[in-house]
Amino acid sequence: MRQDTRLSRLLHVLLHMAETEAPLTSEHIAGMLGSNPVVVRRIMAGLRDAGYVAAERGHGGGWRLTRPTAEITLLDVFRSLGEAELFAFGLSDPSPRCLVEQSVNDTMREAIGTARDALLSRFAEIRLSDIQADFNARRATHAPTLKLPHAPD
Amino acid sequence: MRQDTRLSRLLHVLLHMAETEAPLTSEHIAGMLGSNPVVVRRIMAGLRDAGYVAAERGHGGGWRLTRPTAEITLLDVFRSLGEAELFAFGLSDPSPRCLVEQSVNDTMREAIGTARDALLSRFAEIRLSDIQADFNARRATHAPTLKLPHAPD
DNA sequence: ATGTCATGTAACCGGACGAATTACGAAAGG
DNA sequence: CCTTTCGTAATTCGTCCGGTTACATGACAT
Repeated sequence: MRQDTRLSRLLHVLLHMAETEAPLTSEHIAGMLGSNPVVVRRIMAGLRDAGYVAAERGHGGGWRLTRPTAEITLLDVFRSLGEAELFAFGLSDPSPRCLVEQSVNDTMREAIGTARDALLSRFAEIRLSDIQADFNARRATHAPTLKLPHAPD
Repeated sequence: MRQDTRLSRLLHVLLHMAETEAPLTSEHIAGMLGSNPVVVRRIMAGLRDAGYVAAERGHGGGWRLTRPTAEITLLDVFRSLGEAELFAFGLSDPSPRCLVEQSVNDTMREAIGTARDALLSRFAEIRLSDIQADFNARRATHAPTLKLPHAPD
């Protein structure tokens, strides 16, 4: 599993976790992610330490959300992933002697900082429940014939 | 030289190139970057193909800007670097079967796309000459005692 | 109690990626 | 024609990171 796809994959897992009753084992999650239970535990550790999920051990154990999906934002999940770099590029030397390089840095810092703030505040606005709502709408549209309590004429 | 510092380093090189009369050899640039002339040529190839620099071979050869700094933007340089990924994260599967994952993707696509557009249009606004101007201001402030034609009183 | 299922972590392995290097060719001067 | 410098393909080498192994801890079932 590539590092740069973690956020997206983790959201996927978290939403499935929200949908199911039983806790999900690391084994099971690793299956979904095409990865490995140990790696899953490593990743989930961040979410656990941040208080968004908890694991129970032993028979019938596994991972559960500890909060309603309306109280978890994309920013929360991103942060829990260990504050990975947001951008695929950065400054070479943070405080260079060369005046030319200082100007380059200041210019790039401003541009990157603005973009970073904008993206993170957008992340902060998006709750897992928003994605859930989108998913439910999608399900209603996509598979309306499946297991309907009463078919609408 | 790490890949993610290329943009910043390249800007540095380009500005020095703008400041000097003689063309800069790949050897010389490699020295500035703590890298290797072959690697420099590889990187400069993008700028050359995009028409922002040209190399002359043989004695006294090297790299020159082929346009005034006011006609080169950060976006130009970034693009010439080969359209590297802007963000350090992305979607796992671009078109998944799973409806949950589709919702996750759409949500992230929207957020990333907006951030991407904003950052790239900011890059398009910044010209090398802007950084040069900042640098000149900085030089005037920082080292006012050095090599003044006539000392101000 | 004890066996099994599960997480928790440290330690190690190995593949993949990318920069550095090597090698060789072509062009431009002196 | 020899040196300088770019141009580029091919190869080597280091590093990073996910995968794996190993072992400990805890919880529940019987």
